[in-house]
Amino acid sequence: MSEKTATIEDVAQQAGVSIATVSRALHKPQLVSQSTREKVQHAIAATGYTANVMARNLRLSRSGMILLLVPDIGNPFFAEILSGIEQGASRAGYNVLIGDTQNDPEREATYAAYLRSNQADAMILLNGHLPSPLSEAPRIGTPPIVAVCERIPGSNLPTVIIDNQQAALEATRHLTQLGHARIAHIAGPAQNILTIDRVAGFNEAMAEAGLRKTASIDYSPDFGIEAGIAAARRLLRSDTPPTAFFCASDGMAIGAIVAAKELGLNVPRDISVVGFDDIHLAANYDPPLTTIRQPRRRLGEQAIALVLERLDKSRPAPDTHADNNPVIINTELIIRASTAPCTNRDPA
Amino acid sequence: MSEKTATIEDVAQQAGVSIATVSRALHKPQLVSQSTREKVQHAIAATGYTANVMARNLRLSRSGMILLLVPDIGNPFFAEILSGIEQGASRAGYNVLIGDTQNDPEREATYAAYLRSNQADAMILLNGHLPSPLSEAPRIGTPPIVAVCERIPGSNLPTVIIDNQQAALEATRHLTQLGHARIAHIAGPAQNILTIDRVAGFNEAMAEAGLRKTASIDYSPDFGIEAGIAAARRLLRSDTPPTAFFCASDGMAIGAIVAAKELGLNVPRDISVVGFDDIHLAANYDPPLTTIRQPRRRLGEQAIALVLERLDKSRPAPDTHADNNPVIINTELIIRASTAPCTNRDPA
DNA sequence: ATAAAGAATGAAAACGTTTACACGGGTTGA
DNA sequence: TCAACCCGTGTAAACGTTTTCATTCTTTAT
Repeated sequence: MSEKTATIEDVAQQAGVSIATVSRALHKPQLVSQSTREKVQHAIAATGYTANVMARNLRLSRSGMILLLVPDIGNPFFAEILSGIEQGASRAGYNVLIGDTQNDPEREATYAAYLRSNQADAMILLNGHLPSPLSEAPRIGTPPIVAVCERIPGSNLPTVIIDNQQAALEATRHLTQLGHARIAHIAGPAQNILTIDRVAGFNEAMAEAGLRKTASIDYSPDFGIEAGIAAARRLLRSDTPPTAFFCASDGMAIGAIVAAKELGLNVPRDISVVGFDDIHLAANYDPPLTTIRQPRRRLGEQAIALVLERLDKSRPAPDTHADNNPVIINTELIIRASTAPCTNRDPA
Repeated sequence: MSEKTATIEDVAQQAGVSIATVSRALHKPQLVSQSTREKVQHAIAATGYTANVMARNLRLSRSGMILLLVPDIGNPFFAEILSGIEQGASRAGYNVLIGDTQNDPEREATYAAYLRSNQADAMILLNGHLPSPLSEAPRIGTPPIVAVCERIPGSNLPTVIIDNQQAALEATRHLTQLGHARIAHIAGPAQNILTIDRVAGFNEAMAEAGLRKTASIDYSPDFGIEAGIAAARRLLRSDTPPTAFFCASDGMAIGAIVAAKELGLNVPRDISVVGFDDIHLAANYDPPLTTIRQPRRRLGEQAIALVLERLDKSRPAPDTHADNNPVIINTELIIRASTAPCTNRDPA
């Protein structure tokens, strides 16, 4: 129909009213009379008008965009969290811009600048640390920032996480209750907060069962399959190899099983393996993985809820759920076929 | 420092020049004298100025955003494609907005509206079909739209894909060369374009080997693990079960293996399985999967390249690589341990 | 010495909205 | 009858940029 896309002015002209009236008809319908409202509707239909979101946002000085910092979008673990976030956001009229940082501080800084340049109204951190340019100026009046999955100690950010220590405790306890004594924890990067919490839970369970002496912990550079393979190889080479692994991710558990099979071991007969996360594949691996289920979608939903709460200017900003008092989502131990009672009584 | 974030006006005042000069100093440095350029630099540093991207985009009537429609962001297959796209886009100063459509036409329409409302400068379709509101008005002057992975017949969109038929041909030929005769193709949804092309390649290879009679095809509602399990169960229940599966995805291949193991069959001794995609896990499944590798990152890179080419107003818009003459990315047959020579000579 | 050209800058318009304010006309209450 | 009020609408100012055009000053060529 039109050469250029129609603007509010075209609609106004077509309807024989002012642009102010058109705007009001769209956003404050109760302020405009029934008859003009209809005229505007028709004019909009006739011109095929779609509001220019950029102009609107400029005027309102908002962007309608929520920035999501993820360390690696390729990790399927994040997908469902994203999905939960995206759903909540779009219901509230926000878009989600995903920033894949690859743990590169420079990329993090680039994205963090979006907050300053009004390209994003809020930020959700899935990557476990504040981009460095922000760490200095966490002032009041800054756009909302929320941390998910990994709490950021000292940041005072609203946070939603699972209780990693408790989950690790339950996972390990499952193994001790099956009679395992020599249990190894295949852990993530040593300085990672998830690692620290899960190691604590592991240690707690081992202490509880009086097994401090036969516990071992092996740290890895990341949570991937290859890391799990390498760790398991190291551990199984020992004189007194473990009879069970508690792995910090399902990927690592899969790696551990690969390594065990390499050595001709049968899982779970010769060695039990517990994973973490309950990724989609866990139920269909061979053997199906005993693991800790993280309600990922719920994590995302809670995170976006905290953001929206803080974005809503009408309400007084709640100042709760800081990292020392986070929203905690419950996990669940899913028992499948990768764990079994310990048969290998200590030969010593 | 400042109450509100600094604007270009603050910088101008601080530097004792006009806002025009500040803008020029930033974007056309050769037009402004050395001395003022420095004054502006200092003023920017002093005020902590960051340009308001929305205002800039409004003035330039662009959004700096490239919209990506994916059917399901949870599918790890897409992740690396996204990553390739994102990288190329950000190098050219564009952001990537991911629209997870879940194959919901309504969501597709919502996102497609972004093009009209200037919220996105271009669109990349990973979901295999044009959002309905666009199918009617594919006029000249419309923002660039590019299809990846799934060509959209008749759309005349620039397209980058793999040669699905050729890839399926090679995969199937691998099986016939191993001596398999009763080969079943576990295919995706019947109307899906990928399915159609791969089925064609499968049929071609079977015909080539004179095996039309012992070929069978089983369609599924999607490409997931569960679909693979169900299909394999159906096929293995036959009086003359296949000795090999060619699956339309690695997920389905995993499902097929799960089903085979259920029946006490050994892969590859009793039955060979070929997958498609070479997802990360393929190499670490038990057994490691023989599969078709799709260079996913390259697909993404090519797609964004086509987009940027068309976004560059300085060049005459190339009108090539339409869906009937697409950019084709080469695949590769990766032979691992899920396939072996056929031992089960036809008892008939 | 003067015209022409060039270099550096500023004033102001434009991008497409939303909204504070002003205004006119109709209703209400005294 | 007149003041007070409300309802519906229009005018114009913002939001923060980029860029055209005009202006001033300097340089160069004749």
